[in-house]
Formats: sequence, C-alpha cells, structure tokens
Amino acid sequence: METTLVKQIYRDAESFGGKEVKVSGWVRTVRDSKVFGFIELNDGSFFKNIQIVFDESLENFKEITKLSVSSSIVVEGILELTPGAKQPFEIKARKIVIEGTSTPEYPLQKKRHTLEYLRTIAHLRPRSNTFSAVFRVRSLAAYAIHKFFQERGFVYVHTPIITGSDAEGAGAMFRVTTLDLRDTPRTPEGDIDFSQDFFEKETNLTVSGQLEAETFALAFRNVYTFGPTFRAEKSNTARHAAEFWMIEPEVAFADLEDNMRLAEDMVKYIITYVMENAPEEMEFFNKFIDTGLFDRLNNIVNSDFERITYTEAVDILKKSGEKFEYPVEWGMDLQTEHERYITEKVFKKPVFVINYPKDIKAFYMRLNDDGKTVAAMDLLVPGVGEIIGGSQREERLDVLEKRMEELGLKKEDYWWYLELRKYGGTKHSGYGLGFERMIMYLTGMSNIRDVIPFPRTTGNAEF
RNA sequence: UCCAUGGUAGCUCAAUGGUGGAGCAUCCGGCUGUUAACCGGAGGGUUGGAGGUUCGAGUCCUCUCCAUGGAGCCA
Repeated sequence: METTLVKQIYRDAESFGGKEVKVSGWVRTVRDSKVFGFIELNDGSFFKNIQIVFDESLENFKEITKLSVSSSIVVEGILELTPGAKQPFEIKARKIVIEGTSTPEYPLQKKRHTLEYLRTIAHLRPRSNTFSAVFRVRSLAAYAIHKFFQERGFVYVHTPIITGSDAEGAGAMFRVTTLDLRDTPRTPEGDIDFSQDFFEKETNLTVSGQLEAETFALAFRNVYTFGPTFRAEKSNTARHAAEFWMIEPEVAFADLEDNMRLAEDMVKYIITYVMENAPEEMEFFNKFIDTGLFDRLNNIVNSDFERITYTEAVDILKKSGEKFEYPVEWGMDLQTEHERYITEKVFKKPVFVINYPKDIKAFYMRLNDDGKTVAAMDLLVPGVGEIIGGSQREERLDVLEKRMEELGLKKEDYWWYLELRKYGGTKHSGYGLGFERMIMYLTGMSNIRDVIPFPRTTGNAEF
C-alpha cells in the first residue's frame, strides 16, 4: 500500500474521507485510557499533526500505549472526517507497526521549552513546532528568492567561497590554510611564507561575493549570488553569526534608484510568496512568536518604502529632542539606536537611507557630485535593523583609483576589478541581503541562532 | 571586547544567612472521545565550577565558565 503524506491529506481531506490510508511518522504525544487511545503523529511533510485513534482490537495495543515521545510508527487505517471536532479528521487505525522506539529521556517534552534550551539540542529541535515552522519558511524563502530573480532573467552566479583578495573591507576573515600551524615555514625576513601554502598565497573564506559578481554583471547584465558568507568578528548579538547566507544581486546599467526599486520589489515578493505558501507556519508565528507579525508584514507589502538621505536622517535625529547615548553629528556613522529611532519611531516601516559620507563607506561606492557623499543605500527595518546594504558602484576608473589611493589599497591586488572599468565599463549597482535577517523579519524570531539549522558564532561550533 | 542580568530536579521556575520546594516530564495505578487529556501515588538534587567569610551559604565576597539582553563590528 502506498504511503500518503499528511500534507496531502490536509490539502484535500474530502477525497481521502472514508478511504484506507497508510501514513508514517513520529509520535508527538500519546493519550490513552483503558481500552483506546489517541496519537498525535507528525510525518515531517507538514507543520500540523494528524490524530490517530487506536483501540484494544490491535494486537500490540499495550505496547502502543507505552510508546515514548518521538517513536516512529507506520499506521494503516481509515481516514474519517470529523467535522465539529477539534481536529478536522483522524485515522482509525487497523494496524500500527512500531518502526523505532524512543526512550523516556527524550529531551523534547510536550510542554513549551525555551529557545535557549532548544539551541543546546540543535539535532532535535527541528522536531519542535517552532523550528519545524522556521526551517520550512527558510526553505520557502530561499526558493522565493531564486524565483524572483529567475523570473526577471537574472543569472545565478557562484562566486568563490575561498578568496585570495583580503581587502573586501567587510570585516575580519577566517584564514584558509594547509600549513602546519605548529611549524610554519618562514621567509628570510621571519614572516610566514605563504608561497608554501596550498594556494601559494594568503587565502580566506569569503566575506562577500560582490567584487566577483560585478565581473559577471558586466557580462550577463543582471546577476545574483546566493551562498554562504563568513565573518570572523567576535560579535555577540542576536543578529550576527560567523557563518550566514547572503544574496547579492548586481545589475549593469542601473543606478541607485533602480537598485532600491529592485530591493523593495524583492522584499515584497519574498513576503508575499511565503505568506501564500506557508499559511499554517505563518499563522503559528503570528500567534505564538510575534503577535504583531501579520500587521507588520501586510503593512510592508502594501506601502512604499521610505527614502531619505543620510543628511536628512541626521537632521531628523538632531531635531527629535530624543536623548541618544551617542551624539548625532554629520560624518558619524548612524548607531543602532539612531537607526531604530528612524525606522521604528519616525516612519514605522522600512526606510532606505542613502548618500552616506564617503569616509564611513567602502571604496567601491560611487562618489556623488558633492564630492562628500557616496551613492550608498541601507535598508532599515523595524525590529531587525539593517537588512540590506548596497550602492551604485564607482565606474570611473580615475575616481576609483584615487579613492583606493586615499584608503591605502594596493591597485595590484584589484587589477581584475579595475579592468572592468577599462573594458566597456558602465554604471552598475548592487546590494547584499542578509538571508537570516530576512527570515527573522519574516518569522518574528528575534535571534539569528534560531533561524540557522546549526548556527556558528564565536565560541560555538557544536554539531 | 564592554555594560547589565541570570545559572537550583529531565524541563520551566520558587526558596528572609537557619531541615532545598512546586508544576510539567518519568515510573506505577485508574478512567470508553482525548486535544499541552484528566485523577491518585512514587522516585528524582555535589544548587554551573574553584576558593573564601560564617556556628551555619542556593543566598554574602573573589575568581572562572556558560547563557540572555544591550553596545561595538555588520548582513
């Protein structure tokens, strides 16, 4: 007999009503009395469970009443529609085969656990309601992102995970080496001799695929990357991880305005797709994780994102009368408290802040005509903070080279990047979306460690 | 890395410097429609670790580890 997935039954219960079905899954709970009992079964295909009714006519009745939580079973029986009951339908079991037993020490109770505790059992937490929902949404959101870009003709490019360019400027990097760290080869000057390393030069894990993505944008026009990214910063916050995933679109012949339009469309597309394709999971988040979730997401989808310049943001902050821990001054980077004030208090929706002072932004961002600011944009969202950072790239070779000189960057290290400006350069733009931050925003989960299956943060690489 | 808070039973949490408790989970029993089932009973502890103060420390002090919240770095 064919196995039926619980999701199929939920999606089309009518056609299964009164018919024989076979399901398999893990026991979430057993409630039994003298001659009959109920099992909540989750088969992994769907967020919700299916109720199994069993009675003493089964030869292994006693055994079944003693099943520990998370035992795996195969059930055959009749699907009965139960309108008016708390569950829409149930399976009256004819046969239950115990596939794998569990034990009383199984760490996931039927009761609520803290997210902190669940983190310590990352190998079991996907079996809990919350994480079942989180990782289903994560999968759908990843698909939605590919769908969004593919529908618009973007080419998906795999930029390298191991990089030889150290100066992407996005933070501390993890070194990749095969050298024996207890006995490293030395140059005559006493430095470590990387010419004897695997790649015969210093290499690190990527902090961004942007520079490589630009090369593809100047060939394929519209491209995006979607892959793992590594930052060796010893961050200790709810929104930083050492290993995370990033989406980096890069578009030729596009200016900052086009860039923002793309980002806004993308964010709205992802939200709409996930709301439509994971209604049960989203309802769960709205009910148990963040009761304002639906209001917030609907508000995003139906409203235009705000756009203000950095200079305007500084003005707003200065005139706010708010007491900030860090003073606001033109030229200083906006602090988290400032960003939160703008997106959460002033506009109460996503806000693009553009045209930052050049001195607080990366070398590749396009210098504006005022000579003081660059065509950068950060998308700030309530609750999560910065979710997207991007810019129009400097396409003028002389301006770019001058900027690199100012920052003490060696042109030789970027020879191929600079050649893009030499051979048919064009204005182009792109941004980076922190995938996990998007998931946090979508689900209301407030810690990045709870939207990554096996999170890596400083001091923690268990599992 | 800095600031704050916390660490007690498998889990979630109580306990004025004076005999460490409860709910849930577990085990045993009861119950013919349960929905985080219900009712009765039982077992379960080196109070994160090391040191100190005290007649006496879960409680006070020092150090340390870990977690959480906030900050910095950013996505």
